[in-house]
Amino acid sequence: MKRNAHPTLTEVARKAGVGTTTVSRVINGGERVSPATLAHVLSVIETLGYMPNEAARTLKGHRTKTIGLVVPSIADPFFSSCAEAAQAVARANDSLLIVTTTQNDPAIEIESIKVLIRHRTDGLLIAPADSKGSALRDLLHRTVIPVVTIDRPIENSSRGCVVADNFKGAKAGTDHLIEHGYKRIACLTGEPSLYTIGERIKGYKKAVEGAGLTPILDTSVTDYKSAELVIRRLLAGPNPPDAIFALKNSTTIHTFEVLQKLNVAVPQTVALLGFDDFELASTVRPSISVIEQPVENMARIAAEQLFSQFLGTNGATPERSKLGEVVKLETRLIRRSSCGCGA
Amino acid sequence: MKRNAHPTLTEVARKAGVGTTTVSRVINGGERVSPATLAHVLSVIETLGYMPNEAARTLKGHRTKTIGLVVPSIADPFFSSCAEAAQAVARANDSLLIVTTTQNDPAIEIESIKVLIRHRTDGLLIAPADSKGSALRDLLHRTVIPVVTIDRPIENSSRGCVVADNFKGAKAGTDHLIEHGYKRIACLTGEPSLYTIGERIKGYKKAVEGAGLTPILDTSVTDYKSAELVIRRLLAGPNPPDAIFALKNSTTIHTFEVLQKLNVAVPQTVALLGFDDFELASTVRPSISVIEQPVENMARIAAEQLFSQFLGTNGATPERSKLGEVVKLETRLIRRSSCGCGA
DNA sequence: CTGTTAGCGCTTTCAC
DNA sequence: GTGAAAGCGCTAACAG
Repeated sequence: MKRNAHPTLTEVARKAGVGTTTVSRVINGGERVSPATLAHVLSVIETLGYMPNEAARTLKGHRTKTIGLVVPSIADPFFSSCAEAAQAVARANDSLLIVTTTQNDPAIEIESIKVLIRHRTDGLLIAPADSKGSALRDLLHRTVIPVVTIDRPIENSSRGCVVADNFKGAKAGTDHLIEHGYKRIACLTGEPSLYTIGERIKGYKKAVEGAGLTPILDTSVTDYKSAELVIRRLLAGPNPPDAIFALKNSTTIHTFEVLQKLNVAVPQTVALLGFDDFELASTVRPSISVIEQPVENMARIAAEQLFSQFLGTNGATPERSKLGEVVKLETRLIRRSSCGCGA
Repeated sequence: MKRNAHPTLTEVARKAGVGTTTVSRVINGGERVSPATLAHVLSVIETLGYMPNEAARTLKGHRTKTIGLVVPSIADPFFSSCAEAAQAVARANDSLLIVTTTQNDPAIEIESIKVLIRHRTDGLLIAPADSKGSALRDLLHRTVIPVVTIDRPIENSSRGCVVADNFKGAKAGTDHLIEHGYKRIACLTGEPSLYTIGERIKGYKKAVEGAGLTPILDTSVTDYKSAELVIRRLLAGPNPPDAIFALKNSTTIHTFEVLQKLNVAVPQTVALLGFDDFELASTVRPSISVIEQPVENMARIAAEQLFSQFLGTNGATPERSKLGEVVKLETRLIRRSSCGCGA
């Protein structure tokens, strides 16, 4: 009657004429089982197509062997790279990766995390939609599940966190533009409320002001249309920019397209520098210089830190030491043509 | 002593001074519970921060509310779009998406699927690394878990499957090039053993031969280097191509880069058409014409078909009717500049 | 080496 | 309305 379901350990035991303990031992490495019984049980398992039910094992207090990844979008190359890296680390630790997306909506984020907690994932990797909101902080504060934040921190949280040094990267990028001799460096972006963007804006301002120049900042670029609007206005103004620093991927691309459409020579008339590298940055003409982020490393390190929180480093000390560790990774300037570099 | 773990339903019951049944009812909608008790239990749940353990629920024979996605890579835009769509459908069905990658390695694929089965995912969405191998077919044949295949079918399998009409798309693309008047249309690609590539090659050949032209096929393009090698050879030959049809994304990009590097005018000297759209195809100069695949639709339809296999369409008839349904989705030619079209 | 026996946290009859 | 009790599939003492 239940031929239509998964065979159970008990069924295997009965059919093999042994106790459940023996079968359990067999599927857990076969220690302390006589070669004969082992072989026999193994064959029964084979014919029955038996596969242990992880959910049942979990119930005995063990880990679920799953970790959750909570990101704004998985279609975004940045986060899909994170996912790939996290998945690799998960697999290396005999675990599965569950992915949920939030579209940067704090409410969806909270809901997603709650579901993940109900499923008792062993840990959580989160790119918080809102670094400041208290709802997320409180929720995480109340759970015993290890959490490591990626790309963005959570304010006043004691959780581990791995981010890029956005400030330093943006500062270095702007400095590079300044070294090229540009005097009116505009900074374009959208989503200024995101932690990453905020840091980059600070870096940009720091550099520009440090050089005695005037910041020209517009945070309203969300799509091609708004990019065109802003750039047209800037170009038609009394003091048109001679360089543009785009703080996020989509803005870089839209800016490039607008400049191309308006027949503005890059970098001769207006130079361009983007934050975050992207696939065809070196293929388009001119090739686009960018500040590159260590995406894979970020996710890998975060995932490893996560696992180290519930795995004794060597099975020995179940160290929970790394609880609040914050890691800031270096970015790198990739000099291509759009900033004025020869390459 | 166990303050360090998740509170359990029993703890809630004890603290609320009610039976476990009542608490169970509360967390399942609160039917058949007096308003007073309901409110009280709810408050206890709140203070304790109780969250039901899904693993335990699963054990009572219910669904795990998870589905698995098995793809070659999640960093690949094609599959990350699939993942995004699948995740959306999963969420709409109150489920979680577990992602595993195979790098197109059949052995890893088998292992991944086994792990997923052990976790008793309610269903599996698979882009098979090997459409022909019997190991995968046999494994799936033996499991009771619903499976729907995406992008690639499994030969002789009775499982559902959602793919793009690769043959028709490639045929249409080649026909378009032929209509432009090109006579020596080369077809470049890598991974000819993949189902999708095979179909596209057939479509290309069908069109070329139908027009009385000679197929010029090279399936050795795996990276920039090999692309340059092949294209240089082709161009230096006695009968250089006047058009190139690239059967996969990376090949299209590499071909474009090589042509650019060799200063070959596109489309004047050599026209270019790619299979599968990509983000900057319309941004590069010339913009690249492509055969577009309905990626999101593919994953969405596959996921929906999957859920329909273990959900009564309306909770009524638990229809298992759609078991072997094969869906072939139309592709679309996007005319940009590289093929010779004005746009 | 091997089997018996409790549960893990939850749902679910079946009575009260 | 509410609760006692029997498992779901598995692991982990404890005996043999």
